[in-house]
Amino acid sequence: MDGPAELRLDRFLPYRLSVAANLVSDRIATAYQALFGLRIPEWRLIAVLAESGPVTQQALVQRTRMDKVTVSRAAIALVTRGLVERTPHAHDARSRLLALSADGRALYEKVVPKALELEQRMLAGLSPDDVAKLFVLLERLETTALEDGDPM
Amino acid sequence: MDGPAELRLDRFLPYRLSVAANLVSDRIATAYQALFGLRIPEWRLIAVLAESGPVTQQALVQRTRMDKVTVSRAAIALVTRGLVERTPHAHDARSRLLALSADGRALYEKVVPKALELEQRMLAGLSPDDVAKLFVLLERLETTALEDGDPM
DNA sequence: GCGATATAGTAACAAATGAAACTAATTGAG
DNA sequence: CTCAATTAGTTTCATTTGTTACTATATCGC
Repeated sequence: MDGPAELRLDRFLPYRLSVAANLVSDRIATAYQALFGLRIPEWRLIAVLAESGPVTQQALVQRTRMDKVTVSRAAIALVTRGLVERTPHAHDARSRLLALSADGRALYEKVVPKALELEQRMLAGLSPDDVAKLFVLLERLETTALEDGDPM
Repeated sequence: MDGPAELRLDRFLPYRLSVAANLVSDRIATAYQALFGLRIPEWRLIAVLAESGPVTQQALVQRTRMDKVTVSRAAIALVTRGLVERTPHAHDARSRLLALSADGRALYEKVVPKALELEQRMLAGLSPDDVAKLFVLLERLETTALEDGDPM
C-alpha cells in the first residue's frame, strides 16, 4: 500500500536549506571581504560587541554559535588590526574582556548600512509577512535540531 | 529622522539562515557518515543518479549545485567503492556517463528511509502548511540570490 | 581540414574549519 | 591547604573545500 519511499533531492529540506544558505553566505562573505576586509566570523564578533558591552570569548561563542577556535582566531585578527581591545578580566586571569575600539566602532558604523542593504536585496522577493514567517520557521527548525538529542 | 541604522545579529537573515542550515547539515552528515559511510556530496550524487538515468558529471554539477571539483571527488570515491559505474560517453570521449551499480541502488534503498526519517524529525515542529511555506520561501531566496548579479 | 577557443574532468595548491592536545588559571572535595 | 577535575583560550594537526592550473577532447571560424 505504501510503495517504495519517495525522495527527490530538490524536495529534501536539508538540501534545499543548505543550498539557499550557501548562496546567501557566499554573497555576504564576498561583499564583506571586498569592502571591509572582514571575514564572516570577524564580522559576527564585531556585530555582537557593538550590541553588548565588553564580553569574554566564551560569551561570544554562545552568542555567535561559532566554535571557540573560530572565535579565538577572529579575535586575534581583530585585535591585530586594532579593531578590538582586550582588557584583563578582574575576576579571572585566564580570560580577558573584548570590546570594540574607536576604530572598530567606526568600521561597524560603516558596515551596518551595507549589511542591511544586502539583506534587503536578499529579501526582495518576500513580503514583510513572509519575512516574519521565515524567521519563525528558521527558529523552530533550530530549536528542533538542538533539542533532538540523539543524532540517529 | 531615521536615526542610526539598527542591526541585531539574531535578526539578521544571513546569520539566522546559516546557523539553521549548519545545524541541520551537521546532523545529517553525522548520521550518513556513521550509518552508511557516505559524505554529503556522495549522498547527493547517489540521490540524483537514482532519480535519473546515466548522466555526465557536468549534469550532476547542475543538478546538485555543487562545484565540479566536489562532484569529481565524490564520483571517484563512489566508483572506487563500486557504488557507481562509468561508461564511455558515445559522443564525447572527454566525459563518461555515471550510473548507480546494483550495489549503489541497494545502498540507496537503505538510505532513503533513514533520510526521510531524519527530515521528518527536523520538521517535527512544523505543520504541513508551514513546511510548504518554508520551501516556497527558500526557493524565492535562492532565485533572488541567483538573479541579483552584481554582488555589491 | 586546421588552428584558436571552449569544455569535461582531474590534479595541485591554498585557505578555512573543527577536533584533539596543550597551557594556564580556577574551583571544589576532602 | 592541596590535589583532582574543570574551564578559558591557544596551538597543532587532519579534513574539507574551493581556486587555479593542467590534460585531453571537441567545436567553431575560416
